[in-house]
Amino acid sequence: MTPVRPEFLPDPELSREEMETLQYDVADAARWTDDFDFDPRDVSLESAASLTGDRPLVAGVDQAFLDDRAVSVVVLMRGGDVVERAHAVTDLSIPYVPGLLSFREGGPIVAAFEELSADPDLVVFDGSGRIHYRQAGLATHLGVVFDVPSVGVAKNLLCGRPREDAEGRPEGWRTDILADDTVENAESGDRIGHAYQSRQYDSSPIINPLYVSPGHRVSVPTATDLVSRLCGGYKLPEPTRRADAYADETKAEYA
DNA sequence: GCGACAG
DNA sequence: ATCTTGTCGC
Repeated sequence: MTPVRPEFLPDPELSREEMETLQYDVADAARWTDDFDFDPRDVSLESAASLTGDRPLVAGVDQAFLDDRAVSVVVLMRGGDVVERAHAVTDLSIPYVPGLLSFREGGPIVAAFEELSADPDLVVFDGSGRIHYRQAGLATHLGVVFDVPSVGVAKNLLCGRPREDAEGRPEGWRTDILADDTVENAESGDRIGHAYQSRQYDSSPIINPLYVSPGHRVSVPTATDLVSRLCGGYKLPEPTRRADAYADETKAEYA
């Protein structure tokens, strides 16, 4: 249902050099300023009954794998309610290569979106956005392909360096992720994302932070604000958790 | 040559 | 990402 910009589709048949060239183009097409219709304050997990206005549709995207096939899923949420789920099972053509993830998983994700009947106002991806060697991670690449506001939420840092050590910080704490010399199209020191402590217990099991970065049409601070509004008692944002569970149950049916 | 490296 | 049992704690 969601229209696609064909010139940006991540074609896994491209050579590595062509992939990197496309990523530069994607980064040039990406907008890292707030450009969306909804009010960020309307993004929440509250139940529909207690709310007045129209809540934005937020999509969570995740994948699971079977041999050489990907199970890609999209879960649409409005407030705390799941309003639609869609999935696609696709053959994988290339292996995982750090920095080129969107060329492996992009096609399968596009296939899952084609099964969706509604268009999301915001998409939360499992992986990096601007925190990427060419500032064109999965969240940025697919955000540009769909021209939809998007954020990337990663459990591990791909590149860049935290302004401060994030180890064992309290819940709600955040620090900038600054571009280092591995980010080819940024000035060293540019702010490209946040390390965000979405969950922390009082004692020992120290939880690692999330690495949040803009995908498309969202700024660095807003990306983290939105993610914070989508985290309800768990480390990962709720749309991501729902997508995670749906991917697991779908995978079980195809195994 | 060595280390780093989303999912 | 994936392969996997039990275990500690609220």
